[in-house]
Amino acid sequence: MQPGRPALRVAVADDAMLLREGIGKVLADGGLEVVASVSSGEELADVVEKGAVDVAVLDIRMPPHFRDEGILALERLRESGSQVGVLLLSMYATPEYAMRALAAGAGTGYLLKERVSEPRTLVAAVETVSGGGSVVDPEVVAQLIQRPRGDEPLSRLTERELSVLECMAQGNSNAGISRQLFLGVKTVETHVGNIMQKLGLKDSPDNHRRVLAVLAYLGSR
Amino acid sequence: MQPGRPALRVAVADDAMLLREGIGKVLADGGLEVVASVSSGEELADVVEKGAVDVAVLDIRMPPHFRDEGILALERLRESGSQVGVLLLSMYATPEYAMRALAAGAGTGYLLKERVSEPRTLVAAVETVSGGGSVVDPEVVAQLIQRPRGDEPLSRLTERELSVLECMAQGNSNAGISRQLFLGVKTVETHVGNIMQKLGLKDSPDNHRRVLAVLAYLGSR
DNA sequence: TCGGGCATCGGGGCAGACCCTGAAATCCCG
DNA sequence: CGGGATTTCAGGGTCTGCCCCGATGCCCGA
Repeated sequence: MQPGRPALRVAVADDAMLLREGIGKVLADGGLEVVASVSSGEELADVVEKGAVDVAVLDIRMPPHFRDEGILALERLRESGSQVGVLLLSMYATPEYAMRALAAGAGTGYLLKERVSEPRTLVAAVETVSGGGSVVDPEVVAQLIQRPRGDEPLSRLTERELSVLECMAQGNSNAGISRQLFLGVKTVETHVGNIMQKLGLKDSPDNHRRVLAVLAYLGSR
Repeated sequence: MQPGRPALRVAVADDAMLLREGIGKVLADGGLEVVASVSSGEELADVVEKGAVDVAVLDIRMPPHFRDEGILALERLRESGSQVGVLLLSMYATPEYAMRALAAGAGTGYLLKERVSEPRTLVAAVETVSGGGSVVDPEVVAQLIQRPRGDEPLSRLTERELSVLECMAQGNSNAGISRQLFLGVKTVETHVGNIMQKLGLKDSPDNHRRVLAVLAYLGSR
């Protein structure tokens, strides 16, 4: 907090009371002014509309659907022309959400709650987005870089590849899939390899790519 | 807070900074005195040992293993004869943990973080356990009552096996799981084998059992 | 005390998954 | 016609997952 500058006015939205209080305390201790502390994106939009807010700190999952209410609130703010800085806080590193947040324009941030281990991190992020800058958690950045750009990953698969993936997702082995689809095992292997590639699943000693492919399929339905 | 009574002295342990700050703030606002705010069960045990603590508020999953460190800290306190009230806070409704908490004796509570929606709830819980009473989240109580013993295939799994299965379901390889849970790869293989057996997943050339295990896990949630 | 359950881990072996390389056929579009 | 996309499949090689066998240690209840 530079001497002589008015404190940034922050509105906090998180349906979890303990987190909301913790965020509020950390910001207040860091010299910011918490002008509102609410539990839904809609309430936050009301507060911002009334003016007197410089930055909004939003949880992503909130009522009513506990899905992407924070992102929606951000998108609506931008559609209505609001220039307030927006910092999104999430429990999980979700590249899709990070992309949506960044796509909403300048003055936007996306951090993981569990990785905000120092009060200074949160305060600095709020200050950055209030000045029109962007803040993204480094782990999320790494995932964004690894992940091929584009539409829904599954949309890149051919019909045959989708059929094979569906069989995988039912717990079939390659041999089982070959019998079900009247193919050779070698053919199944080729399709599986193409699926992995198109889904952007890089080989790593830490992950089990077949399971990840299945999870991608299940997650898209 | 009754007039004339000294404020209850509370120690808070949670590795997530925002939560730790939120819990501390809510307790302080409720008239309690937060005498310590730490990030591990071990640090909390040290504080309690030095005396001057009436109630400990503990997260369940903390370093070093992010498993049941809060429960372990409670159990160790009781073994060493400590009578401090202990309130456990968890992200998940885990009946096993609630059972262990209750089994540790009087002056113990188990609440879900996300369902502590009013400051008064947390303050009252702290006051209850400090007086030797018990507090359990009603949803957890309902699960304890409803829960069929041994029906659900996943209920046959030990806590460790469930941890491993959870990691599998996130797409981790055995090597990745070994790193996450600080185990040897051989240990992970053993657990995976036990999981397959307990879930009744027979080997067959047609199916991919690891994927089936993951599907069983996802289907039960 | 003993046995069972649980957790941990090692050596060794086998099979499937994955991948590289290569090939062929069909269809569609510029 | 030529090239790209899609589909199909083979040979060969590597690595991980799975499993068998073995072992140790701790805790708890009979």
